[in-house]
Amino acid sequence: MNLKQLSHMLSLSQTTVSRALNGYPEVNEETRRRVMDAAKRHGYRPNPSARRLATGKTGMIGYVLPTGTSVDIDPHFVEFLSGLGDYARSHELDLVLSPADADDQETTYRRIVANRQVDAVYISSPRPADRRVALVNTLGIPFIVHGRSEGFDFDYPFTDIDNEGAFHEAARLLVQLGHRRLALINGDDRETFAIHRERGVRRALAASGLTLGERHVCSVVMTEENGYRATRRLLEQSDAPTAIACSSLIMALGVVRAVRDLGLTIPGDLSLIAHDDVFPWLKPENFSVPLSTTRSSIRLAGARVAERLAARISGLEEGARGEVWPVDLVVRGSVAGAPG
Amino acid sequence: MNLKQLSHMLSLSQTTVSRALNGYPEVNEETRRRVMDAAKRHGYRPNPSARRLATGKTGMIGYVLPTGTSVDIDPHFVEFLSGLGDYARSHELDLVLSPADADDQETTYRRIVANRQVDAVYISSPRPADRRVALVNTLGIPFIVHGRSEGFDFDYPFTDIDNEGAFHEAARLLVQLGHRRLALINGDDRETFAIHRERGVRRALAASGLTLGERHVCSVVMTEENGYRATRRLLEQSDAPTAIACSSLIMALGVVRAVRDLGLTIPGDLSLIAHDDVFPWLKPENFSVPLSTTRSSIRLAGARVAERLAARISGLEEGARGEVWPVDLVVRGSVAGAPG
DNA sequence: AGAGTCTTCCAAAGCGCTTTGGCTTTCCTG
DNA sequence: CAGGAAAGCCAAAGCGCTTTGGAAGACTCT
Repeated sequence: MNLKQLSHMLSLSQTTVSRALNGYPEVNEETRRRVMDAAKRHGYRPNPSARRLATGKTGMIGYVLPTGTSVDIDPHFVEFLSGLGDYARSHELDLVLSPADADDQETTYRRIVANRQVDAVYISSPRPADRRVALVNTLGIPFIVHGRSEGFDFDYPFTDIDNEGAFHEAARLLVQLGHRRLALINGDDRETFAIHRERGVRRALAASGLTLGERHVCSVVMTEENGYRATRRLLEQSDAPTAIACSSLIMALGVVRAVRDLGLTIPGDLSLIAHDDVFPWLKPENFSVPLSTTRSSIRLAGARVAERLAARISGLEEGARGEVWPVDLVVRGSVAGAPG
Repeated sequence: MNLKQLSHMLSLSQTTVSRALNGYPEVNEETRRRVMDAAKRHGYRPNPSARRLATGKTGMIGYVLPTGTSVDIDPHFVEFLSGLGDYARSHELDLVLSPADADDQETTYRRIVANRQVDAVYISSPRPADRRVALVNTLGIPFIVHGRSEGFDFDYPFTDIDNEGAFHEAARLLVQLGHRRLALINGDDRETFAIHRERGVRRALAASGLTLGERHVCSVVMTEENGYRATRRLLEQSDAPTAIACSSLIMALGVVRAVRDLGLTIPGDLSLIAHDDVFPWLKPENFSVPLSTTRSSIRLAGARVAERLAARISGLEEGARGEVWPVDLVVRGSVAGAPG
């Protein structure tokens, strides 16, 4: 059942039927009702391909997915996706993932924009002066950055959490508890979030005349194994830290294992605070010693990004407003006063 | 730059240019070269929307993503996606995720098929007599099931691992080691994979005249917390098992924690074998006691599904061939002879 | 040389929708 | 009641590609 058939059936022109269906004003309400009725009754659904060709709108939002045999998709992604999908569903938006060589995403961005394959895109895990941000900005497609990039001469719309503030708070608490040697087990420090977190820790330390030693900060891919290794390395050096801030719950698993392997205890020998993105399958309160965390639901962020994308597509949102969400510090059993 | 302009520029008809570009035989090789050349030089790229409208082909594969505020996407999904994306990239295929109410996916399947939004779909986490499988089968869109459904009067193409065989092997090993009371901490037993795993365990036990007690099998959503709870329940009952087979590494984290909380040890008091889908961020060899596993890369499965989908789209694959991959049993420190 | 067969190309008809520009009709105003 | 505005509808022109049904010319064969 297509427009032609439907309009013929109603003895109306395609124009009128199309307008009636799309809510244009120049059609009699009585007629509109008739049309709507018939459309529903015959289960008419406009062919999206045709509509796309005519309007250029696709009803899809895009994401360029970095891939490669040695490229792992971050497990956070799936939670973000949950939120995104949940919102998208209620607005009849689909999400198209365009896999790209991790080292050449630019080509793919250009392609999906040139081809008008999506109405908007989002960018995640941005780095300072991220080329992708600059690119989509010049390409002129609506977009939202999840996270932040820095060092551009233009503004852009983003949704981020206050990573610096969160880790500042966490470090401040540890310092207040008497810790003098803090360590940071961070994610990839080429990404902005990691930079911000380190900045937060440094700022808190500086406020008390302390510093974050060169050897007290690790930047690694966020796996359990890397958490373990980093912790071993940290705790086996001469000026071992008495407290650790850790960028992910997954790495925290490794931290806990390492501490145990070394015959130490949390929080007796080491205080630990980790960032919790709120996974349904791994909760900080369920660690053998309940974990203190800086907490921010990445799923909510996904929903928010979808919401903003939808708003930008429909022209409800404009400009380059960036929003930064505060992060909760949740204190549990894994922190205590510095030993000794 | 569109076809019209390009053909005008070459003083050829659109027909000829189109054919030259798409490799049709009825065009002079000399002409083809000229066309190809000009296309490349001017960066001509056919408009996919237009092509879609004309051919019906989209170059996309679809997945209906169950969502809802209380619906969590399985973390396995992201690994599967890695593999899928990796293959898709090399074949210029995009993946479209259509979020759907978890309780009504049918509408969405119908929509994406009716709208010709994708060339093929895949289905994951199937249940016995899964309605989605029956649906896409009748809708006539190419598809592959990742996993298996059962109880249909038709065949369908799937890629699955030998869950039954894997857990049969695991249980057999445990029995050989003298264990008499096994327990199974399984995933949602409405899904086929869980049913097969249970079947495998039962078969192994039966071969030695043993059975899997009612209270020795748990079916839960695969989270760390549920692994913990299940283990506590199992180990605190009178006829506590001496060995556990566990359906996921994430739950195994909870198992290990519960065992520790109870002051017991692995493998001294309890042997443990878990299924490992091969996450880059959590490895069985890195558990405090290296974990024995049944091992099968879900990422490889993703790549394979993508490959088969591509083959079906292009007509290279037909029929309803199902394939079942063997699963490796990897023995590590977490298993030992039964205590006592 | 005439008939038949390829080869190579083209004009035009879709695909199904939106949108422009215009044409009636109706309804007010003064 | 003439004149103008507003309402309601339509025909047709795109959007950019593929594909059908020829047609013209070159080539082969008898």
